[in-house]
Amino acid sequence: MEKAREIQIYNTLSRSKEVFEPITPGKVGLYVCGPTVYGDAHLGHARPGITYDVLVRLFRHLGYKVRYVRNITDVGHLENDGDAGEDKIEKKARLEQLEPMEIVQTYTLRFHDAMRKLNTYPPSIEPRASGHIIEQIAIVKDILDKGLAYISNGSVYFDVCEYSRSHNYGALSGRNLEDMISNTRVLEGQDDKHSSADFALWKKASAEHIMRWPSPWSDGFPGWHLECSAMSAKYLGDELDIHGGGMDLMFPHHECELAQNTAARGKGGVKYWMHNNMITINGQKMGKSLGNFITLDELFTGSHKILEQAYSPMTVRFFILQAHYRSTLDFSNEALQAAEKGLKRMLQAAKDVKNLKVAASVVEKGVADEIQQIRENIYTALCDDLNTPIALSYLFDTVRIVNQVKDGTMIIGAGEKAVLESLFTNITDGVLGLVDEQTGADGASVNTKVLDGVINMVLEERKVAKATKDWAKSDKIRDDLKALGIGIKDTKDGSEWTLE
RNA sequence: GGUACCAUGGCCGAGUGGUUAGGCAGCGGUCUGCAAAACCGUGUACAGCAGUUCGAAUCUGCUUGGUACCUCCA
Repeated sequence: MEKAREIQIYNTLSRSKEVFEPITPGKVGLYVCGPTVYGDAHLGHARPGITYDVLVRLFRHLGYKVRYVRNITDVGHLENDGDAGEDKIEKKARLEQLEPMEIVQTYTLRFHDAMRKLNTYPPSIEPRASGHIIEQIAIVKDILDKGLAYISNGSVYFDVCEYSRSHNYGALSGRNLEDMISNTRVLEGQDDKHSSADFALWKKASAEHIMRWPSPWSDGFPGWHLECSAMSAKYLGDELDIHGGGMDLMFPHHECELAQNTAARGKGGVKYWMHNNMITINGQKMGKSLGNFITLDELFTGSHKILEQAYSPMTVRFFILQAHYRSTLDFSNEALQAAEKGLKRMLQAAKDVKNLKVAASVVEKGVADEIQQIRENIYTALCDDLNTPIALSYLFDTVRIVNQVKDGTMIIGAGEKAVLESLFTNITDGVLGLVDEQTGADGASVNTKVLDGVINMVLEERKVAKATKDWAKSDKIRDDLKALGIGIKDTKDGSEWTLE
């Protein structure tokens, strides 16, 4: 475990980087908005999944105890904000003639599967909105008691205008309430609201609405924004360290959450708001509503017409980490292919570092200093608002060093080797979560012991062929192994093989 | 229309008022039976115009182009 370091985080609330100071020393409470489970996870979902995973890994590596809460939205998320807006999950259930909770279960499991493939840690707690109706009703009551909400035709709405008298609605998203009201598009069936800026805390269910719960106001269901206020408070307390999510959730979702927290508890409840940027495709946001998304499954199998090939989960992870989380990242086959090759080189070095030969005698001072400096640069980059692209660029410096030592053009001692090894173990694998998928967390069951023995036998045959300059035989062995997905590289010290 | 943000070499993508980001591709070389890999060398990039400055791709203004949010979205 690395010693504690100062970590800077860009806080959307202040629009600047701030030094992270935990509310409770040594502990981090992190809440991240999870998916609404009415469809397959797409490349866009991988961004927050991986970004906050790296954040969690970094905090843990630096000695913090992290409670990572990421919810599953399984109720309350409507197609639009009008009274006639249909619940996304109910709609999907109707289309597929299934129970809403069958939809929820199906896509929750598929989401888990995709996140596992991307080598993300599961959250410490993964609460569902439908399991926290009581908590949500309690918050509605609280806000009503404070006079910051009103009941209208069985539904309860947050009174944004009243709230704005004493608080700044728009503090997080940087919006101005008057602009919002005058510029809001007119939606159908908003007659129950006093103002277009108001948002639902509780909605009365129409006769055909399946997902409904009793409440003091009507049989109905909670508003979308309410679940995060309820679940973050329940599991992380009235005040939590970090709340993360996609930039597209900043408004209205997080703005409303902030307003709800403030109205109910008298404080915003979140110290640092983090927002990851979007992944774009041809310069445009990738999203369900735009229909231009690629699901993670399609990406992993190559089954989408714009994909030139399949891309492994690790390639996707590396691709995402090569850009800063607050920048947009544009998808292209070329960029993914570049990522695939870069990752391969890095992971090969991660393997090779373990077998480097070290010099017993004194090593040039410069080399040791250089390695120490690279190490320092990597930590500095990661602690500077999670600058993974910079960390990766320094990691590639270590890759070059490993290869030079392997080639014999550089000499290091045992101390230097230990530092290099620790960087690959703790940073490449530990914090960035980049692992060789054959042996990695994915658990692909390759019986390496048996395979190793068999291939070495074959390679011994080839060695004999090479020694007698029987190139035809030696090349045939190499070609046949390649056809089986085993690559051969000849080096000075013999042949190496890898599973491709 | 309102509010933000962005524009970097063939592609992706960092970054800073003056010194090499990095990855991928390309080119030249080393190594090698060949191949692969690796290593070495190699790019005078920062949308345009004007200004501030000893010096700007980095600051300011304008112009152009693009994106996001204001409906649901990671």
